[in-house]
Amino acid sequence: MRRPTVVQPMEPVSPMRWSRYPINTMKDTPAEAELVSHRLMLRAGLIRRLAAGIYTWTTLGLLTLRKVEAIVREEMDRAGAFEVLMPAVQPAELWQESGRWGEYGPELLRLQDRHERDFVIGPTHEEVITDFVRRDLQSYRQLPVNFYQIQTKFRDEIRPRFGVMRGREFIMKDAYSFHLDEASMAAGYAAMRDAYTRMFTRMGLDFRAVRADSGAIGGSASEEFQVLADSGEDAIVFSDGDAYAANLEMAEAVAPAAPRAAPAAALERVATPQVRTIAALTAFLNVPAAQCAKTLLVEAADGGVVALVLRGDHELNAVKAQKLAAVASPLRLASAEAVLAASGAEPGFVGPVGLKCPVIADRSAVVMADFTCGANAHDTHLTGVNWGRDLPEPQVADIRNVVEGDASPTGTGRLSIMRGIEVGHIFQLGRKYSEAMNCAVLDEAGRSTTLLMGCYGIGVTRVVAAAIEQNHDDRGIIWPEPIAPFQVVLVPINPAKSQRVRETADRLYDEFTRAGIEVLLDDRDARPGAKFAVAELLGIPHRIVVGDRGLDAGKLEYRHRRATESEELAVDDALAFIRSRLAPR
RNA sequence: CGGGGUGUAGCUCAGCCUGGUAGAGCACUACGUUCGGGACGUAGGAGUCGCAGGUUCAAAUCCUGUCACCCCGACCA
Repeated sequence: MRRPTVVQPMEPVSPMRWSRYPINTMKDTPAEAELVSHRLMLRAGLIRRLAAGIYTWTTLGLLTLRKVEAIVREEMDRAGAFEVLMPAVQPAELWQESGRWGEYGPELLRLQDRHERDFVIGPTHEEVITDFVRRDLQSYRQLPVNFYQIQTKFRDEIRPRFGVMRGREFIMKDAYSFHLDEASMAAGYAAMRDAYTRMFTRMGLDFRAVRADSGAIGGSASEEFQVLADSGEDAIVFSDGDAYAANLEMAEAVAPAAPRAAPAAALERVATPQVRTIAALTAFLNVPAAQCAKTLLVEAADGGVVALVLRGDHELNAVKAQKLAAVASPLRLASAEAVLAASGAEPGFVGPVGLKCPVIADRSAVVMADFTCGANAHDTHLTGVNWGRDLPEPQVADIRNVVEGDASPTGTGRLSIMRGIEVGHIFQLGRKYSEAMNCAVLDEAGRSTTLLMGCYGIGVTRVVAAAIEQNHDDRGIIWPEPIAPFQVVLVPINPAKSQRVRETADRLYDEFTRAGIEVLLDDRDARPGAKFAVAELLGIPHRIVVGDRGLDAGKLEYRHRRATESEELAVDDALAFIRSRLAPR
């Protein structure tokens, strides 16, 4: 028996016979891939890299990508949003009008046309949609309205990495809603929150909605949808006492319950040669880090410097710090020269005592008593320092990252920290863009009213990577069924040798296909082990093996991708059996 | 952008130190043997050694420059 010969072009072929389907898997992992999802996407042949952060989606990869898109589209439509498709290339004028031409920075890919007119490749579409709406909507009667698109974006990331997880070119679903008043904006936001919850639930992902910083996009209320995965780039914070969940950037660190103790020690100067870090200090003086003050000098909004004081075992939260009026945004550490000028010492020996600049202490730092800190002199620290006695009471703010075990800001429970992958982000934007771009309609009373906006993003390509990050084992991908490229893989054993096997597999394939089940028939003349290994790499949820061994008893073998054992089923029951195992769609 | 590293066949890499015929495994093609967990044999196709300059009788190898990519830190769907 020969291998399946190449089918002539005129001959109708069924698209899902493996021998005719473009699947290209790899045994070796390309050296560039660090993250599991990136490795598996390359090995399974879902994506191929063209340049840094720029990928081709293969036929196989597209099957999953399109399924994710379809779920997103269905839920957006269900929520009453209307699909549009905006240009990827946008004129600079719109960005100048909104002010972001100057604000956005190098992440915005700018280009010129032949007439030397400036354009950008859209990293997001607030400007374009606002322009569209201000031209097309004239009456409050047309509100509220929500437009969305599923489209390719480009962000010239500082460091693209992890394959499609943090690519420069990526597919995003972005939606923008327009409202006459706050209540309507809040309702539109809530509707999107529900839609997102439905989508990610349908996709079979373990995710959480968490409070977030609204960052560069601007606006007020904002939540991120985070897929839980140890490899996630974001730290997310949960309370064990209630539903509180927030991005670490946003999670409030509450003031300690216990008041500051009365001073018990005298202020002393101690020589601490070469002791520049909290770790070195705790070792050298044998004091706990929580008893030390960490003083960071950062650039001030007025051009000078500001001292930020934290407990030695805590970390500065840059997002919180740069929101303080006195602190320059974005946050930058003061230069070594500026540190010397303000403190009289080099970094490592700075402390809040006698500093010639404003001092802002964290809520946890201000309740310390008898603490240790830099003396603002070379190779010297102070011990037994007390606020109020040895230095003025500082301004107090929440400027640190919460840590595991902190009290929840809601007052109930303790905080724990997990890792997440941000796959969605929803914002109430308010009038940031509509005001800058004069997007208004006439209200009931005939008054011109600037619209309120919400915007809602989903990283469609990132969702695929996140799903793999959360669903894999050492053999490969384990797709959640709703986004699997195929629901079923049919594996005939030695079909070239057994006509019975071949015919049974063909018949099941036709039967399943007619029933609307997405089935891939592995009709290659490969060894069984190779077929199993590749099917597992691809992560197809349901596998049916057709072999002479089973057919002698009229049986097939079924195995779910997550199962470790196969089960038998009668050939004649195959369709009914598979239907019973498929998730309702 | 700062720090570290890598560019040799589609993929993983050896060769470079010590200059002299460009290699292995996987993948691919043909044939044969094999056939329930990524088989084996034989034969074959496939590489401007990232690019440019220099040194040299001779450069994948040494030197200079340049580009690309990867990893670690500040941004985001």
